[in-house]
Amino acid sequence: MARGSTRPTSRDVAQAAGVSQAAVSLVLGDKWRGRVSEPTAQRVRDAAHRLGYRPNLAARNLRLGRTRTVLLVVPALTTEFFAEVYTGAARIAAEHGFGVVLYPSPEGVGPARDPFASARAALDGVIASSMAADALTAIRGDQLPLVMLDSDPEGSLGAATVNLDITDGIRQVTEHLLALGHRRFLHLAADVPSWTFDIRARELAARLAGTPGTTLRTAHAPISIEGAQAATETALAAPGPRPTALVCDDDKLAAGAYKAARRAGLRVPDDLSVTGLDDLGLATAIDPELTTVRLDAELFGERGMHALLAVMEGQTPQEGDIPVHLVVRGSTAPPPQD
Amino acid sequence: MARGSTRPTSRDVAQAAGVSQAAVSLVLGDKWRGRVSEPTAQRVRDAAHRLGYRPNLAARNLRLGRTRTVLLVVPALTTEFFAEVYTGAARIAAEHGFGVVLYPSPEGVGPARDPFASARAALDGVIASSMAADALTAIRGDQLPLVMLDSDPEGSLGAATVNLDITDGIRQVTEHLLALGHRRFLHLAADVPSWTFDIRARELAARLAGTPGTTLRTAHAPISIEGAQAATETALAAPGPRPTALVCDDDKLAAGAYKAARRAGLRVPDDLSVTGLDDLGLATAIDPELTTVRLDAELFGERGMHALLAVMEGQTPQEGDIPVHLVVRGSTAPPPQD
DNA sequence: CCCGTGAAGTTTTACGTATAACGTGTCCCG
DNA sequence: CGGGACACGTTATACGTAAAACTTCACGGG
Repeated sequence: MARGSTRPTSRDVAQAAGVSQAAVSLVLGDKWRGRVSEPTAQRVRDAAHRLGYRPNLAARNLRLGRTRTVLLVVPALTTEFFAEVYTGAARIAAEHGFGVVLYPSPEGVGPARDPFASARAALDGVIASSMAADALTAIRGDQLPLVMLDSDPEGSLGAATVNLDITDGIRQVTEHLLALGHRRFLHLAADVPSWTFDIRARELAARLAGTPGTTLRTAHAPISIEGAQAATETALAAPGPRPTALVCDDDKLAAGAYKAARRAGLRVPDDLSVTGLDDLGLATAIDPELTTVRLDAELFGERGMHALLAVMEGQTPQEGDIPVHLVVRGSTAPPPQD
Repeated sequence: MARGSTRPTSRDVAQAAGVSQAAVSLVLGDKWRGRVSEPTAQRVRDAAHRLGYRPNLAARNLRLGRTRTVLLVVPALTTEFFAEVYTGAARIAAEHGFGVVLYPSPEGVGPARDPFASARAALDGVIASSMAADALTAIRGDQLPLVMLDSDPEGSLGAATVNLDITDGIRQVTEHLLALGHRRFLHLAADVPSWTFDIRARELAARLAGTPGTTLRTAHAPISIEGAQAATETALAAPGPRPTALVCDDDKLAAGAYKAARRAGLRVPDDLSVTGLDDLGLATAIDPELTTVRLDAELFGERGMHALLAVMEGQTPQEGDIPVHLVVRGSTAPPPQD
């Protein structure tokens, strides 16, 4: 307890153990194979424990020139999806002695010019969702190792990418609905400028274009229950034959669509089949339970972290999209007979 | 661009501007009132900008002995509630030049003994939810300024607390249901050892004990839709007169209860009134929309951060619980006539 | 007997920053 | 005309750690 209230330093430990500060560093850093005798090492460990010594991270980071800390930039935490991504990334990071700091949606937090003013920790690398791509330029300027999640492989300027196989997910949804007999589709699209949403529209359109006798209309909505409800209501009120299958970009949109359908006097799935994408907890909370595409968010985070570790080592990360799979529940059924 | 690939330091900037490193520090630190001439200051700023200089946080933290970074410990991010708490805390923090680092649920992340191994950043203070109280002892050992969220004012060992007025929330729920005519209550309690859940049970029991002719039963469930569904199903299948009002500790529990009611052939709210607590997005996604208690999570985070700032200044934080209010939606109605 | 070798440490240095302490020159006032 | 006072800087130092470079001693082989 050297003096006063300041935390003990390695020098205090050294003094208490009767050795030099260097010896403390060696012992506690586990670098003492043939440098320090076992009894002395034990004395050091005892003293450190007795004083409640905790190394000063700032000093260590300064000395080592790295922080073993990585930033995860996500669009927002209003969905559990990115919470799971975090969990997966943090697990892998911890296995490699790294920590993960979360940087959620910049809306209203910190000065817009420098989104990292609030992420004060110095960083060794960044994992960023493409849905928060506006922060990307600032990161590139820092020359930090970067991995993008769900980003256009062409457009990410050489940064490594880890993607979910959303294209295949939409294909599975479409096949499922076509097999049930649906022909008139409505796509409820997220009103968010992001590659990961663009490919949904692209794949759905491509698949239906290859199937004669099908029609596809599109409605756009912000990712919120109210927004989705409003957009679906106007889309369903449009003239012409009513769609029988509603493909939503996201589970939350589907939840809003349920409400619109109910208000329009339509029953899910008898009058209208609805599909989502994500498989959040929400999917089984609503009635009927939602047919959706399960994304393994935790694995997504793990793969993202693995990729970043590879980039930081100067290696090339593993290739290949993460598979997804359709979960059929009660919100899809054959279309009503006209 | 001193040499190679290392980031420019303040010394590089000094050299480029033709001044000493100290001058750079003064100018960039805005401490140069009468110490450096305006033209020189401008030269320094230009050089810094030209080289893309960014101060080394580790060195600054070491020098200043503080990090302007605060930790927010939350039980998990599987609910948007704590995401909003974060948003509020981060806003206030940013206004005071602080950053907030999130530390979600330790489940499976990092060694259990030291929950902060993965929060590598050095910290100036901690805001912790009582739902993650197991981490509390480790924090106290570090002598860090600490603010507890929703914690027993008696039992938090002198740490400052910021609480939502849950007691009043439960009172409002109970009054509402009593006014509708309900007499047989079932309490679906979260199976989580935390003061914030204890007081729900306490207040509900106290209020009903003061009202003759009422009965109260209790079921416990983990906070998940499946868990709540299972617990509610067994509780509803119990012998004796069926409860007409189901008070849930949490919106997610209510969503599970909906499913149990439906499976038991009961309609909400005609046969069974259900209430929640939180007012998450989930509350309006389910049908009928949930009568619940709205908690202002963002304000909660703001107040938590304000309290922590006060504690760090050695002051006493503002007293007083945060008000909450009942939101009446479609899940409550008068009890069925026997 | 002498030198090499290995164990068991210690001394020293550097990381990049903020700031206290210390020069300069110039001007103004008594 | 001498010496503060002020403007404009610079030099030096400390923060706590990790690790390279150095010291000391004992021992064993040729």
